[in-house]
Amino acid sequence: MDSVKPVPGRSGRVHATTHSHLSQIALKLFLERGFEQTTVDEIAKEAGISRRTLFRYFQTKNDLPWGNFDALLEGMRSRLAHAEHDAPIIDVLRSAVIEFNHFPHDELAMHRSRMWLLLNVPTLRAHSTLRYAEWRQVIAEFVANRLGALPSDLTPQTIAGVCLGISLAAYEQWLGREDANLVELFDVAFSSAEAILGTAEVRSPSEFSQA
Amino acid sequence: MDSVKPVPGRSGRVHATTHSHLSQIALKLFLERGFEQTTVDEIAKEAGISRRTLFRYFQTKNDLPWGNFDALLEGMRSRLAHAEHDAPIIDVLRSAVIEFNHFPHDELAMHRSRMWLLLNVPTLRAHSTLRYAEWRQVIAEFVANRLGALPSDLTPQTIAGVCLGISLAAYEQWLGREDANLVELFDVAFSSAEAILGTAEVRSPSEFSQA
DNA sequence: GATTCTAATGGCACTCAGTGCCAAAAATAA
DNA sequence: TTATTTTTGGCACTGAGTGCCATTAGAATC
Repeated sequence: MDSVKPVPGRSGRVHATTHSHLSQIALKLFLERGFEQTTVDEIAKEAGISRRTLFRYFQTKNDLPWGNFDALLEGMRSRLAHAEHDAPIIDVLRSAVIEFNHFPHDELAMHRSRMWLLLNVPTLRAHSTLRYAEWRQVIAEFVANRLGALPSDLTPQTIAGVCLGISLAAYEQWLGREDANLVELFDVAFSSAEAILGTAEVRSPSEFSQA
Repeated sequence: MDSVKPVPGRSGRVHATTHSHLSQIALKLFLERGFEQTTVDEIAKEAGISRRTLFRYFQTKNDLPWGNFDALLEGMRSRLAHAEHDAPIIDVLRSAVIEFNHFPHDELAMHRSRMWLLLNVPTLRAHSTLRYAEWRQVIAEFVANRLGALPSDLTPQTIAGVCLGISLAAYEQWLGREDANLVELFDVAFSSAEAILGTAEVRSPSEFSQA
């Protein structure tokens, strides 16, 4: 459990809990009982705070299972900013996205549970679209910068959407297969997209079918 | 207004209204007052039915602005099914997606309003993810069929996600520019994706920047 | 150490979406 | 007319999310 300490040099009452703590509790209950079957009251009670306070930490019930997404996002942004300037756009994106989704072994099980919820609970799956907006924006800014365009222009937005589509497909596959390796799936997903979109050449079906 | 007639040879009370009628009323109110500011009670009252009955026609408030999406979807499915067997996958998808989003002039203004809501109201934007699942499935089935794979396999799912990303980017651009042509934007969006994903060759930035 | 200031907590009442249940209404069939 | 079928509508209920405000607890000041 996180011990909540007063912040030195800061007035006022000390926070009763942390985002991370609440998120963990919520995740646990959602996995045990199901998302819809768990009420916000139950989560608040389990965390020892009032329901009203919980809604000051998280805007909606849907936001609870999302851990520290913003920190990961910042990592991807700086990685893209420091990429080799002459490497092809798609290669930079591919490695940045893969890195973004690379987790140490001890976090992987938790990450898998979290992603299972986010992709399989309809409410959460829908809500995730809004969270991914920032992620897409990071990609769009990078592409725009490379092309001398605005992040809001068609091409940067298109590429951002394409990367998101590729990523979600890889995640779905990962969640459906016990033995799968997430990074490899990302790699294959990018390759499929490149192969199909790449040329008008006809390729042999076997080249694309799954292992 | 739709006149609701009894169906010959069918017992029971006649339907008080239609999906289409309710959808139109909801769309009108959402555009006038805003989505969040319009309650389901107000829509029901305007349609002359009870709130309880409205929820028998539409599962959620979010579903109201969606018109007849399923019919369009069926059109795309059959178009894909009858495509030339030797045309490259991406070319078939490109023209099917463009055709799916081609509307006659007299429907275009209404379609634009609807899409504006669906993409700009956060709740609706989130919910749309669930509606697009069927759309993605149609694409995935076609790709799977071509590649001799299953629709649930990684490559079909990836391509479906990529097409969705491209389409949404085109729509956002369309909604942001008064003068834009939707079909042209789709065309450009597909081309951007193909160009960036296509090769590792370095291309000149001007080739991608917006007009 | 008592007082003041500051920021977070928690309780309460309220709105609104969505659901289960059942009686009433309106059509057809006998 | 009566029986059957199907939809409607009313009512009560749950649960998410919000506005308001008094209370609490730590820090700063005197």
